[in-house]
Amino acid sequence: MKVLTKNTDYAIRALLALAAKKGCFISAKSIATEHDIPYQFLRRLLQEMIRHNLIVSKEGVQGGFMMEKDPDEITVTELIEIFQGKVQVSECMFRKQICGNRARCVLRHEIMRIESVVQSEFEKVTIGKLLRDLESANQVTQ
Amino acid sequence: MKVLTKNTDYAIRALLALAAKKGCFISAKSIATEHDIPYQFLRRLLQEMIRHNLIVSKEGVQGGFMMEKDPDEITVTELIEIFQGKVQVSECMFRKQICGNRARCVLRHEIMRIESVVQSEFEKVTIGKLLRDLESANQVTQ
DNA sequence: TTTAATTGATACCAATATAGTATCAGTTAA
DNA sequence: TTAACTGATACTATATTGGTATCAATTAAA
Repeated sequence: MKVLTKNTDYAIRALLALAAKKGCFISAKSIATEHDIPYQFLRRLLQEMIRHNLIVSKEGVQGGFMMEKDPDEITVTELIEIFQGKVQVSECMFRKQICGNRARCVLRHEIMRIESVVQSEFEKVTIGKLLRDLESANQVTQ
Repeated sequence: MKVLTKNTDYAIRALLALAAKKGCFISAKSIATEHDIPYQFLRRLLQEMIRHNLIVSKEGVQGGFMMEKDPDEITVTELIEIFQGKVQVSECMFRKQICGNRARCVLRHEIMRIESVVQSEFEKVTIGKLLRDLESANQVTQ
């Protein structure tokens, strides 16, 4: 069971790259080569993030992408929702057979609890936090 | 993002059915019809659970499946691992580009933390617990 | 002893999700 | 004018998920 797909994985890395050079336009090409992300794949992810107002773009020569939203406001939960859909433990929990016949579904109760735990854990992790951790790790090892 | 697939979902329901009638052999057919699980699909899941020593079977007329392992010892984590593979937040975290070049990967650190949180949450939920919750819920509403 | 109800094993299929590629038009700095 | 860019979108390959079908072997019961 894989929690993060490549979509989300690549998006996180691209955002870290942009957040590290805040205020600058960085081309998809340079992000792709530097972070080993398939170019065309990355471009789709970037466009998706534009639509969600996480980043902005500039066309033409010297164009590229730039951070728009505050990195501390971008959570992994948000990225998962964009690229993998809202976190839901099981869709079955809302089907008639289990929940419709009873006032309360016991599974549903557990599931909702876990769902909120998972979401809140991922919400603690923001691009801003990851970037700071990354930078301090680099200071130590480089 | 769906945490539990149908595999795991159906398996949980089937185990609840068996745990509720501990010591009896229940046919796949009756479980399938009573819990609205596709028959042949269910049979595959049951066979998989036999291989993992969660249940046992008896062939022939009056045959069926019976609980083997203590329901309190069967966690949702275990079922997820059987039917969806071990919980891992992202396979990318172990690739060279991010982790190989540095002594420690910052993403990996966060990822491992969340991974353990998710796993421990699912470990709290056992078939035994779900069954007791289910039975007490039934007493109230039926 | 025959039969019908059952599991064991396995092959197959369809739909969806995931991962990645390709193309072409439009924009813009140099 | 041109080359470096993004915007938009279509396409392909592979894996995963969900489900079906088939046939052999077993066994309780008529």
